[in-house]
Amino acid sequence: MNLSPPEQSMHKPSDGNKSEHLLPCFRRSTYDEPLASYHNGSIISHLLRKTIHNKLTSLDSNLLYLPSESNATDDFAQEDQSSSEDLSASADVERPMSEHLQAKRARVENIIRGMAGSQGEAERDCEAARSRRDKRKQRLPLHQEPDVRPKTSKDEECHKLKEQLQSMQRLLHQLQEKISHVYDQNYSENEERGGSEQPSLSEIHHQVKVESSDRAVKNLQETLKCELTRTVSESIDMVFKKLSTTLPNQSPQSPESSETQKPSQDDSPSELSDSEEVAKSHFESPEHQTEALSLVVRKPSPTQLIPGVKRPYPLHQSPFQFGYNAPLHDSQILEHLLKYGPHSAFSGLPCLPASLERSTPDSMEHSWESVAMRSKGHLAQQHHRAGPPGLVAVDALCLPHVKMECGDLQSMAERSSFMSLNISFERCEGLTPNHLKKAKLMFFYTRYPSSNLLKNFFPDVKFNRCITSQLIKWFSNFREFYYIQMEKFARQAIIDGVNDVKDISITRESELFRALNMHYNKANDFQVPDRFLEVAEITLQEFYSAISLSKDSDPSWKKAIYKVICKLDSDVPEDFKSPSYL
DNA sequence: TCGTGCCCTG
DNA sequence: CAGGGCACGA
Repeated sequence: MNLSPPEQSMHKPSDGNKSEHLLPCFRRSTYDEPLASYHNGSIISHLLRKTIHNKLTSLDSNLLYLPSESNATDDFAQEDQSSSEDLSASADVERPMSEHLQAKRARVENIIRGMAGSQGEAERDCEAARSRRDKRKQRLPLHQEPDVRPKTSKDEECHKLKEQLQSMQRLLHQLQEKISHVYDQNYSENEERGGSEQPSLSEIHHQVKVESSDRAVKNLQETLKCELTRTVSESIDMVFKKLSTTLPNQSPQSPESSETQKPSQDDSPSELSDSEEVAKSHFESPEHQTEALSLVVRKPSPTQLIPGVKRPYPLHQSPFQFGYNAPLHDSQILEHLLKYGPHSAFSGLPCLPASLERSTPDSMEHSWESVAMRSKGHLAQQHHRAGPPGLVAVDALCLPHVKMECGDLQSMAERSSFMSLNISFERCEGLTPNHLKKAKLMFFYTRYPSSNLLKNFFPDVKFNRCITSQLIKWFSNFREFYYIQMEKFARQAIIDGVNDVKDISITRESELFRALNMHYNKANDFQVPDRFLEVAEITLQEFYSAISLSKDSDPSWKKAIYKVICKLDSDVPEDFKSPSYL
């Protein structure tokens, strides 16, 4: 289940390794401990411990607070109301701090917004920022309200969460039992039916029947397994999200929050430029993304795309991050999940931009996605109040990225909360860098995978036409690179004076192999099958003879080779189905 | 007509 | 790697 290579580390010096370029949401960063070594339960408690520990250590007393359960509301109108009440109820000591934070936050947001929008809008943005700031004065205290309870309540909170986790595990166990029960029932039914078969029926028919019901049972198993996994991961995400909203320091303000402890905090331009640096480092640092990933990660389906709006940055949605600013009670969540499944859960909540909420024939699919979009949309509303409505949702999708990229200034606690959100085992609706990596490794076995094979080997991907063609396109690109290299090295062999096709061979030490390995297996953590060497050798020989015999004057000479190559596909190992492979 | 794959370009 | 254009086969 560990989706990221364990060797990755946030503080590892850049060595040109591909993993360094992975999107932040795929870096386990400081938490790159071998999660796989934990059992299900212990992963959770481990992460929980870690999250809590980091939150407590990195954020000191003056910013610590714990909103009581009663303050948590899932209605934004109520949120405004309650938070203004909280504000009025606040101790005076808290006021200057809040205002200071708000001012700083407004400045940073203004900068980021200014970068996202056009320069000419700067003045209007200032105006908007001012008005936003005023509005925010009523909204933000939700996360900054003074701690009316003693500090030990944190422990209670954590304890509560742990208990909730345990209860979830219990429920999970019950579910598992039910599933196995269903399976047993099905099985015995099949047995019975098989036993009561009239002897007059042919043996073949009987077998066919049993086999088909076996398939049905297997399908059922698969479906149940999928749902189970999804439900569990969602529950975990939910709990972690709750934890992160329960504990202090929310999203963009946290860098400043920790900064407020520094002695000199004024409105000096230098500070402003610092913030700018932070934002810039996010937008400009190319080392964080060297590959074109705009489609690697999920983008809104065509019906959801806002025309004319160009994404300023790739979306990072896989795995989806939960952002329920409106915490539901966990038992409610579980009940809901168990009752209706994740797809129906929380759909139809307000606050989703109209363009995203438009129902489509497959709205069941989108409702789940919409939840993720919605949560991000909510984030966006804090940052893009003055922006055009369409831009809100789109820009919002970048925010988690901004958060991660500002890592240097961020508290460990925040990162840990985000890390927890990135743990997701659900069947995702887009292709991730991991899928790309997997596809590349699969290329060592198959150069021309059928869409069925792809569906088979990407069980965690929700296939639609777009995804399928994207995967096909990937392999098309892989082939392209492959053939370009082949042609290049074949010509080189001719130049080098190779006279016989039989003199052409490929070993793991060959330049050609290195080039291919670098492309498909950059991390070099995969043992390339020998069969691939053979195939590559055959390909190179084909190119060599075609070129040396001047067959390449025939425009279709490549296609002739391609026909040969496509017959050299071998079976992809079963391991590729499992995400833990990568 | 549609799906697929190659080619070219950015 | 993605997008668009094009050709080809079913």
